[in-house]
Amino acid sequence: MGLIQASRGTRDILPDEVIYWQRVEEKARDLLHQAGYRELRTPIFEQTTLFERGIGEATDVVGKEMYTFSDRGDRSITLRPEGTAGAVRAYIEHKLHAQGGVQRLWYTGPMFRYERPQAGRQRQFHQIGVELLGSLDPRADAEVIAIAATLLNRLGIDNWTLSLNSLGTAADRQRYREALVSYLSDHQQDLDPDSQARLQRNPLRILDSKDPQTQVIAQAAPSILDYLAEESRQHFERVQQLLQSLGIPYQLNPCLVRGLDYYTHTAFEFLLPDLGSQATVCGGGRYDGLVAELGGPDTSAVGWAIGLERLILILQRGKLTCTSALDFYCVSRGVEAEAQALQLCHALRTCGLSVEMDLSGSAFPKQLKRADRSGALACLILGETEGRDRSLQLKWLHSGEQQSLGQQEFIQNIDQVKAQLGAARSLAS
RNA sequence: GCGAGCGUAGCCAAGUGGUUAAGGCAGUGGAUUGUGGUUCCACCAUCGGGGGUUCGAUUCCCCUCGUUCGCCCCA
Repeated sequence: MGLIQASRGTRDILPDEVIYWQRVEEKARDLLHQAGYRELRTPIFEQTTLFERGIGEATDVVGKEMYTFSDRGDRSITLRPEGTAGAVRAYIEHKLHAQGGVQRLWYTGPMFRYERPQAGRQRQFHQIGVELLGSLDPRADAEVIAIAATLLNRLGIDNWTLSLNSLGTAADRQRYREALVSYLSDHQQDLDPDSQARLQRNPLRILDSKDPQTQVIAQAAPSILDYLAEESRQHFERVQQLLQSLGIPYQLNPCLVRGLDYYTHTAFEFLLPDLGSQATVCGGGRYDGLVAELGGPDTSAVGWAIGLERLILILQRGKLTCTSALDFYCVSRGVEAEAQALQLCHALRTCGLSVEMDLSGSAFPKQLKRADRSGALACLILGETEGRDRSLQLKWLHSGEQQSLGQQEFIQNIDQVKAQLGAARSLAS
């Protein structure tokens, strides 16, 4: 194509789809507000070192997926691949911890990872995330998980599954890692090539390999849950009890490993069927070391991020229809009437009503047809006669009933009209 | 980054190495120069882009771009 297209892995979200995005954003905003979370907006790019230190140099995200470039001042800049590092940076930079107690934050916006695009995976993708900073309490883990579950439910998605694991502390993981490497080394020749390569570099990742034979070996591997120190074990037990008390079903998955280094203790994923390889719609966990790692005070935290593209893919399959009908569609013909129509539309908007004005100047049958297709509840008709005596025809598009009114009278009795609109709207839905 | 499939109008979609590339939906104009949702008529594509093979390619080959599926990884 000679035409310029959107870059690979990016896409336009057109008005028909934006309805779904707005629905999700609205539900999320309401719910997070109810739970005491406050929105945080951080820059879309950050210094590269933030992600290198925060996410971990050895991770795939940092190693091969970042959009990194030098700006004109020779600073190394990276388009954020996830939201937590920036949120924590802001938390530290603005000393939000000094406000005492717990900070509940949420964010939404685009993230960037240089990957091979697939359905549900873009290079520019969007997340909504929450971060609960300043609490080690297992109730914090349960709270954020419950919020994610509630959000999915409120969006009409109830076929999710929650996969849960504990990664313990760094010390727990170190002990486990040694045991795991020892076990896997005995089966080295039976592992798939990818997993063999990861044996020293990132053995935990071998656990969630999709290779059938490797999976068999992984099933029989020692479980991290048996390597948790007493405190870690108690924390995880408590989280599970709390989830049960909230009636949130989950499945323990000792093979669940998250791809970012900062996770500790609780790790979880919400999975949706029918998303193919991109089944994870929400991932998160506890990250007790990250704030200190980035130079802040020792602070416990837990959070998650939802992938909006994946979520909306499912919502669209469910054929949820969101309609926001216009109140009026205004058609007019003739110089006088056309000018008056413009004024009338303006006045109606001032009254809080929604109006779309036909600009075509074409014959009334055409304009009426467009009025019908616009989905408006009523049509305002101003022809040459109405232009002369400053009147209008108010036509209800469902019933076809039509009345003649003075323009002044119409605006002055707008409350009556609003009541009629309300009635028409409930009839239409 | 690796492997495989696909790419005909805004959308869905038939089709062929050879004079005018089906059809449907949507859109635009008209039948209907002051009244919509029905109906009828008309219009609406050089077959993703570039190169090659050929007398001739939308059809065959190569490259490229995009997309889909799997791997990797993740939301």
